Amino acid sequence: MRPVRLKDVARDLGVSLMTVSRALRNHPDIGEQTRARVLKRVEELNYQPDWMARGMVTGRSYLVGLVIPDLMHSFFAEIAMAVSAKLTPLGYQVVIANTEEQVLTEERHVSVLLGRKVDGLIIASAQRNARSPMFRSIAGCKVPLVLIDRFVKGAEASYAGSDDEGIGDLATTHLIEEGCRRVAHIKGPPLSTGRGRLQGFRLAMKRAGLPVDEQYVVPGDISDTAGYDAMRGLLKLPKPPDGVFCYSDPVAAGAMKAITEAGFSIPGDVAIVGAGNVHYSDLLRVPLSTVDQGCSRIGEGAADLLVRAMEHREMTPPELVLVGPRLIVRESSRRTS
Amino acid sequence: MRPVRLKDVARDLGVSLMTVSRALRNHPDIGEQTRARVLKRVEELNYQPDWMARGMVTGRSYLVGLVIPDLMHSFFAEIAMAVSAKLTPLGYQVVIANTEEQVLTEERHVSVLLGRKVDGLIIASAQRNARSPMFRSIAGCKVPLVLIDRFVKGAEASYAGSDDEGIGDLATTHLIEEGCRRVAHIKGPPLSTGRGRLQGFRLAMKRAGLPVDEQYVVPGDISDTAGYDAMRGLLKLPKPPDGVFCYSDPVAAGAMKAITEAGFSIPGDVAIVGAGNVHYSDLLRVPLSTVDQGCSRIGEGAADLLVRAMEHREMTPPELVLVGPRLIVRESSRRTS
DNA sequence: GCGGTTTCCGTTAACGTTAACAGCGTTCCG
DNA sequence: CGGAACGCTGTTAACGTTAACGGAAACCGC
Repeated sequence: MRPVRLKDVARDLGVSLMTVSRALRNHPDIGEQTRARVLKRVEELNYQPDWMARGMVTGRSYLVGLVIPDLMHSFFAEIAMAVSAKLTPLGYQVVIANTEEQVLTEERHVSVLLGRKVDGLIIASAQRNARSPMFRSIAGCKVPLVLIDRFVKGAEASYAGSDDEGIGDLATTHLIEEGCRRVAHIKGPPLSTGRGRLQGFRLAMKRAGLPVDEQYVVPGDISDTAGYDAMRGLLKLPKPPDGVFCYSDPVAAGAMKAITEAGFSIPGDVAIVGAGNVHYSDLLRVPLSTVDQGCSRIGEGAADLLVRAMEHREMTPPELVLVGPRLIVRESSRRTS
Repeated sequence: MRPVRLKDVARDLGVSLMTVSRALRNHPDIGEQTRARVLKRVEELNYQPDWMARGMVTGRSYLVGLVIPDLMHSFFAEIAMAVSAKLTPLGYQVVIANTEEQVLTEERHVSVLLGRKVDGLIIASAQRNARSPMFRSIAGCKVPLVLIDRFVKGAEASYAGSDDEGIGDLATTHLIEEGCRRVAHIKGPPLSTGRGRLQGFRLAMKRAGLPVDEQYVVPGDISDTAGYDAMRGLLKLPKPPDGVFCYSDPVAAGAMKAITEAGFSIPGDVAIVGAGNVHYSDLLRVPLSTVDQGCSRIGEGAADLLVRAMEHREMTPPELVLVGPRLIVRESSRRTS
């Protein structure tokens, strides 16, 4: 019992294969009753069009590649869900590729996706250079590209992400308003997100007229262990900070662990604000204040941008979607009541 | 600048298209120097084989469908990562489909995946009946199928999952050993996982000679809100339980929230054990004791089973992988010190 | 030097679908 | 009533790749 093909349905109905093909795709050339007859039989035989064959001749695969560093981060998982939810009803399917933040893995994945003739690509790239062979071959294949989360300057691509500078500003200003004077920042990776949040931090400090002690601006990363280590370093300083803006919620969670272990209180001794609003933030030991990035809106925005680019066969100019940050105050930073 | 095809490479080298095709696939008919020449030029031209065309003639897509209810649950996200990690090096690509626990969505996704001629399918199904049209059409297409997490009795499929009865037993026995006498259980969904854990709970209680008060066995679900609601109900009882085994960690997190809000202490008044060891469990207000299911081993096991079935073109008999549970004791259940 | 093997490489015909064009009755209009 | 216009259906040739077969050299043993 092989899968049913167009030919089978056609023979079964005594019509030509093209009639069936057209009826299925609502081609206007097909009479109303013929179409009805075909659709009925197709349903009965449980015919499924072969997307590979269809793709060969139309040049469209209805496949979209989503390349992200880490599915375990709820941030990317949420984006993935939002993208899928938007694209699936339009007939696209999403291939998710995990790069584990490795440039090489990313390149390999993209290369295979291009071989699969994906109709579009959404990438949260670990790369910082738009002149890399990866971006060149994407441009060469003329595959629409949308960058998310991390912006890559110079790439021929649309972008959907959060307003990172706004995030840093919002979080830092909040800490200052809560009375913190020695505000520290645990930095993220040296991508656009990390740099933007750092810049927002500096901006807020400057606006408040507070000096930025460079001792308080320490490298972290994306994981809770990085936050833990960075915080331990900060606590060893002669005058530990009384407020910390962390690059992300996992980093903040790690930092809070370090603070609690060292015997300090949150937010009494040190107030903490993270970013990302991961779904478990308010279940933590001390519910974590955070800046919501609107992940799902980023995902939806990226999907929209991509769809628009895919529908137009011709090159569309790059567009931008910046999702505004939203402060969520919980216990970890509430000092005034 | 269209993408490079075999024909282009062949013309460029002055050989036939088949020579290139064979050289690329290490066909023994190709001479050593010819192969080298071809490979070199292929690299230079950045040729990528067209998987659709290749798939048409070989009948293999090197696509694998992974159908799961919810990517946001770290359990499934971890499985997805483990599956990808195993399958990608073998040349497969994974299409992830989110069903949101909806049977209809699941069926639609599977139908499209079959149309894409996936080489294999891994499904954590929301369905309970192996006689549903979905399972029939999968069997009809002779696509190898591996079920994960939830077992569906009667389906022609391999299975990789956790030993749910063992999980329930382990967690409950632990609570009893910690001195709990009125042990409650917040149930999961009525799938194999929920039923298995319930059965393990009963088994452990019986072995300890404790009566199971049916008031203490309450319906929950998979989310933290369900756990919250269920726990509030339990606390209203004249004699609230002094230990609760929750179907999953999110449920447990919700339950702990309810307990804390009601002014009780954990584990003093009520001890809690969850299941799943989601990655934020030890960052919660009270670090959560849990039973680790070994998600990644489940994912790896599923991938292995699937690969074995896909390599053999003929039907292979269904196989089973049961990952043993592992108790992780944290603060939420540590009463004796 | 002649059958027979081996070693390489090319030719042809698929795979299932769709685009482009061709056909063939009807109807409509002058 | 001739021809154009229309409405529907069929025919042919692709799309890029591989399987199966075909064939020409080179090599070998006797």
